[in-house]
Amino acid sequence: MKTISQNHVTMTDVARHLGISKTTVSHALSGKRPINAKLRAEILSTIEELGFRPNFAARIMNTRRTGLIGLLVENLKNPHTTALLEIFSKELERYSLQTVLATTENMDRGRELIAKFSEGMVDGILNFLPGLEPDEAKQLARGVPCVTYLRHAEAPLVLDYSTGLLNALSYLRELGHRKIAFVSIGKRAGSCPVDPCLDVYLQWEFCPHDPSLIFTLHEGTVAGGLEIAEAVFSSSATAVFTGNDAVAAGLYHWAHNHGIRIPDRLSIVGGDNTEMSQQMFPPLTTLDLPVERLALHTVHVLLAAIIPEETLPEPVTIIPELVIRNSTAPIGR
Amino acid sequence: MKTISQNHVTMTDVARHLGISKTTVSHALSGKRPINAKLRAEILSTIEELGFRPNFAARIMNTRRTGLIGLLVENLKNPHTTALLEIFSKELERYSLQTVLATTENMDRGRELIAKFSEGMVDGILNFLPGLEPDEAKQLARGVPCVTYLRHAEAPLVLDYSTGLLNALSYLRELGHRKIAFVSIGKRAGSCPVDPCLDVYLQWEFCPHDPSLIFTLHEGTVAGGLEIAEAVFSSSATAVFTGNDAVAAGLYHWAHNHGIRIPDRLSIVGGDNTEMSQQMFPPLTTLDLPVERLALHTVHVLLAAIIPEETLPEPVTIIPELVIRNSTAPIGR
DNA sequence: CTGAAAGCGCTTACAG
DNA sequence: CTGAAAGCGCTTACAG
Repeated sequence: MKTISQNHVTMTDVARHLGISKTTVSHALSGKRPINAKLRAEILSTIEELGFRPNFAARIMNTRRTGLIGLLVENLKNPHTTALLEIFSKELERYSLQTVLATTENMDRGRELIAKFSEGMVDGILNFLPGLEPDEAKQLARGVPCVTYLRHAEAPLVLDYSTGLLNALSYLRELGHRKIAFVSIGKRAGSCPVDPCLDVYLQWEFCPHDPSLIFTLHEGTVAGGLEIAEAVFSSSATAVFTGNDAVAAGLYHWAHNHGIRIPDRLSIVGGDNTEMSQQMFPPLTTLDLPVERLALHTVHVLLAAIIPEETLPEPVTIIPELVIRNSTAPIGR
Repeated sequence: MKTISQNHVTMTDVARHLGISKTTVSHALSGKRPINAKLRAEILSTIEELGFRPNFAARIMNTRRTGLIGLLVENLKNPHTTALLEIFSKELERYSLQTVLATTENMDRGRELIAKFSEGMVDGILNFLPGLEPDEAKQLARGVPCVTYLRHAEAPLVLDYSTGLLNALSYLRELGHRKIAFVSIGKRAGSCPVDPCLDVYLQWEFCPHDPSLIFTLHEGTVAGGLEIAEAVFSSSATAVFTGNDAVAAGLYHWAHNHGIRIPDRLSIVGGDNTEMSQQMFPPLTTLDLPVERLALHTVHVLLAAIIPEETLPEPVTIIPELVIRNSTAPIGR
């Protein structure tokens, strides 16, 4: 009598139980060739009876498809990231694909993870690591389709933040503002990368070119906004572009604490139209980042590389739209 | 001449290249038995040279370990969920485990996903679906370790929200409040489940027992808070327990819009000490949910079932602590 | 310290 | 419509 360590029921057990071949059992399950209806029913009920479950490892060994997509992100602290993640996950689920999530702030670990993913663990890779270039990511992926967010070469997704920023600045100017401050977020905080934004500001035809109106922040967080709030409010600025909503929230917080009403002394423009921007008081004028469009385009570029029937989306340029709410007002209101 | 569709380099290729057995190559890689140092070096350099990568499918087929943990959540809209997710992911990464994320709001799909996970795709499952009971989840997992958040039987993690709530209510009473309103969140919004909280409130020895002080909400969101704000502010309440921070934010918003300063007419207590609670003005008095402790306990219960050396954590009861900030004040201040 | 060979549990040409 | 058998690329007793 054998000791049975694991009660694995295999396809062979099912076949033997019915006195048929496992070829037939396999085909009954996959539907890849016609099976006598009655036999098929018997197979299905035997599977039920014996509690057979097809083995993942054996299946992927043959099909070379795991139904898994690797997702590489720095962390989940940024609401933009989790919003993207949710949309991906939902969209991939429509294709019966699951997401393998890896978080790392270490680029070398990021490289290792791509290598690990591409040993056959996943069918495709989505790279969100800002420190890992598309070319290198692709090379590490060794033939496994790999798409880098906002920087992939196929059907490029261009986020033209600059034009959005210019629109915001023009709007402030139309309201009469001439002293428009700018918050430069050094470490790229969700929306505005490294800082091309600052260049756009500096090259704007009406740029005040006053160094005391430029505020630099390492992290685009509420705490960051609080840090510079006093300086911003005591500067000569009548309006400010904050780079993102969290920084704007920091300014709000400081203002409320000091009995300053927005936009009385300062008009404020946020940067990514996060959910919080509507909850703030007054509701924040900000640039809208269409997260869903961004996410769907990216995931479909990947899907096109994985699923033969899927077609590559059209290349697209997205200009963040200015959402005017109540944190901005004509000067001297 | 053969057409090579995939340039798969296998362990056999490496062995043949050196005229040795793949047994040795395998052991050189796994370290499971001593290899001549010089030979080992040659193997490693040949692997490098040929670009060999061990095949995931073949490995897990033998070892029956995938290094993957299945994670089942409803969605990623709740900051509590994403905070948990991030801590899990970080902790599992320490054990070289990756997370397979599945989001579904459909319980039947949730059941299917557990079944799919347990076909050998993952080494363990974390269930966060409120609609899927631990017993059923475990049964579906068929021997694959499966831990259900806040409801697992091994080393139970008890979140005693009731005591936290009582502490909050007592604190308000000490401030002199007698008319304390209560927001009951029907659909369980992140923190306060189905609504045992309402029972706690109703059974509190100083409960005002005034139906006009109980407000019911389907969703514990900012919008929900806004919905009931007018009613809350025009009730006889001098203080309110909102169930969660988002609802409190809704009340804030309405108050600001109507020129009402908090806590002048109404003291407000939130419910989960989310990041936003500190950003609000005035900073919100709330109950703290120690997300990291909750997450680590849960993940270690799972790890104990997967890794023989890991020990089960001690059972623990967590009482959310009252964090007193500036949204509460003595009555008649 | 090393190797030959069985085996993991499926899928899929090939043959009928 | 069905089956016998090869093979996916490793790991791991077993033997030396």
